[in-house]
Amino acid sequence: MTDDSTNQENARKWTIYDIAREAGVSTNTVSKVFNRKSGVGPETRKRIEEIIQRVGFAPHIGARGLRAKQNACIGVSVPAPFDVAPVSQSFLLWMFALLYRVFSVHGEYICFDLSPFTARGEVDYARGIFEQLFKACVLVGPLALDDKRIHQVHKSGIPYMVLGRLDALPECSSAAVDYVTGAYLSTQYLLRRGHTRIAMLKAFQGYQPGIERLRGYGRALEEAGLPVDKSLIHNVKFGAKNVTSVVEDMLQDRSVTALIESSATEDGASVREGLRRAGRQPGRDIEIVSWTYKENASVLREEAAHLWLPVREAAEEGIGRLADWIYGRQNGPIQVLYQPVLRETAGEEEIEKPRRLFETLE
Amino acid sequence: MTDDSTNQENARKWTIYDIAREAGVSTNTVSKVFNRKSGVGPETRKRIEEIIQRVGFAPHIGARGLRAKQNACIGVSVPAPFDVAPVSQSFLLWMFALLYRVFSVHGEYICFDLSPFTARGEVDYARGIFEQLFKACVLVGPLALDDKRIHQVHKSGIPYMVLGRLDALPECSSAAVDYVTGAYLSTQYLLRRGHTRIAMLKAFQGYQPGIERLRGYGRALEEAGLPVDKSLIHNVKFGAKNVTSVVEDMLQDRSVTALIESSATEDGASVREGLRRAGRQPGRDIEIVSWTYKENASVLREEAAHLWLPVREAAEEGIGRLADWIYGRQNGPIQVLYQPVLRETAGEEEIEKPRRLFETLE
DNA sequence: CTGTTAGCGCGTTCAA
DNA sequence: TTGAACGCGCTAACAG
Repeated sequence: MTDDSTNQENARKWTIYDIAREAGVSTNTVSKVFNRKSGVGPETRKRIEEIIQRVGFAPHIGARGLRAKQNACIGVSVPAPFDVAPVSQSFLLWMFALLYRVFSVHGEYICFDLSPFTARGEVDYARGIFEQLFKACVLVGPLALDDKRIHQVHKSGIPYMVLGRLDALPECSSAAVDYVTGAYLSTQYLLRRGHTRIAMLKAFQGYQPGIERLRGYGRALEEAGLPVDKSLIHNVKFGAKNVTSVVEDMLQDRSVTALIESSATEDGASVREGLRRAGRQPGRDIEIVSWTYKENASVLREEAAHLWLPVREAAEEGIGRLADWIYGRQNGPIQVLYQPVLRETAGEEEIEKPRRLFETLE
Repeated sequence: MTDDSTNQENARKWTIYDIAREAGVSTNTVSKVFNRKSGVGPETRKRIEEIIQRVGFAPHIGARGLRAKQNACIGVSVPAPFDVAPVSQSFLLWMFALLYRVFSVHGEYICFDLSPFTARGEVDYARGIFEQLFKACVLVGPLALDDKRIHQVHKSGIPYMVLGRLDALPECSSAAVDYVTGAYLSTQYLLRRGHTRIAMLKAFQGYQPGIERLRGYGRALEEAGLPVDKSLIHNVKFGAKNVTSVVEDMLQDRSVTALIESSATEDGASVREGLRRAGRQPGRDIEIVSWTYKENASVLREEAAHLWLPVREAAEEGIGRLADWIYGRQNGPIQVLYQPVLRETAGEEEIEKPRRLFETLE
């Protein structure tokens, strides 16, 4: 819908057929000239190039893709609803800058799929692939344990990369951090310091990173000959502001002397408030290991140690490999797995309270 | 290029023809079912819907667009090279959040054109329109004074919006701030305070916002019966870190007693350093009006006044109007023009040093 | 070196 | 209610 001033003198879209008629040649020849292919005489080529230039011809990208079986864009899609996906503003921006660095030299279109998630996380995050708009796709964030769509993405043959693994599809193209080892290291550290009742604050209920945490936690306890007490494990969601109350609740049990803060909210202030409300004092009656995406940074000054999850680093390598896959320099699928690093906290700066992916959603 | 494991069992892409054969009907019928059109018997419809569901059919977006003349994405493109376009990280992120808010309910694809600019700013920022990938387009940032492409964009008839005006195309669809008035108000303010030798630090050489600054500046001087001394006007680029040295240079002339800092770099620290090197002391031998995109914030504590450019506010209204245009609730083109506001500085917080659009480019 | 022809997958027209 | 045929704009195979 346009008003008269724009409607009446709409520029006619030139097609390859128009150019051919103008130049007195066939469409085939025009196509060859435009795509810089051989088999056209120099003066014919020049004449056609001039017309293309003059009328500002640009081929219809849909028709071109239809015929040549090449899709138009590099896709970016988020497989999880926002309340489970901890995609921070800074991460998103960082990712965009990375995509820019890698793909702008190729003149790519970077296409974000804004297909809206319902409360049940039901929207198809992969439609850009199956509608054949995406020539490749980055899936930002974790997959649900019962995700089925990813199997089809995998079989589609287009280059893709998930920032996260999936048990149900071990050959999945991914760049991730090993959360099993992360939970294992965190638990083992606290066991060695004499704790036997170790609570865990975790996120990603129903998603792969959640199950990985449980697995590593269980493995360390098993090695120490201790049972897993499910009442020690508590979940938080990213949307709900309940870190404080969950921490308060879980520490009512005075037998609990240690806490693994693996919610990845990086929300030190809320944890601190929960500790205060529970009447706990870190270093005296509680020891904490907290998880962070930032190297050499603590979530909480009072923590005993922190675990660094090199998600950015894994993603960076993954994007590079994805580009290699797209441009035929290397085969897929991608298998990048970075190991987390546990480090005792000693004067590192605290992370500022992170902000959600889209402020406006709250 | 894929390795064997993915190659061998690539899922066959189902076409509307495959579905038709499977259901024992014609493609026409399948098309009607998929697009929820009438003229199909209920049991036929149901049978086809089940097949579509089972095989996960998704239509080829290119073929669909080709036939139905509907393009796939909302495009975002930056018409100016990065050294002249002051698109900050935070602005980009803010813009993305806004696009999310407006377009996610419609399930749109948001497509950024990463076509790389040469040093001469030569790449076509509008290719997504003419390749018929974009159904609408947001052009982020100013246009060059001699821009020709925008005329074709305008005539193409697709909804578009530029964050900036253009003299050469007054009917251009735009959401902008009136820099002429901004420069006029700034100059008039300093004239009233008794200054006659007013220097101007500006950006956007060769771009519309640059010429608007000169026009407003000249108009105020003319009204005061003063001549324009071109030696008082200095340009900076965003890429080069030369704010400091330009400020130092321009204030060597001791007859200059006032400065309009309209570079829009919001780089208070560099200005301060330039003042120091020139041996100037704000409030004693120099008075400054600085321009900012943030309301109620100063670029420099020592400035006499600041001019707020409500670019975000204009853009927000513009995006809303663009959506109205796209979805037929309103006609285009868009004409949004916000007025800047001059305010004497009194204890506002200073803006932190902003960061460039893409850190990695420097 | 150049033209003819076919067909990519879809939606639409027209006929049955 | 359904199907056959056509064409959107382009590229590729083949023929001259």
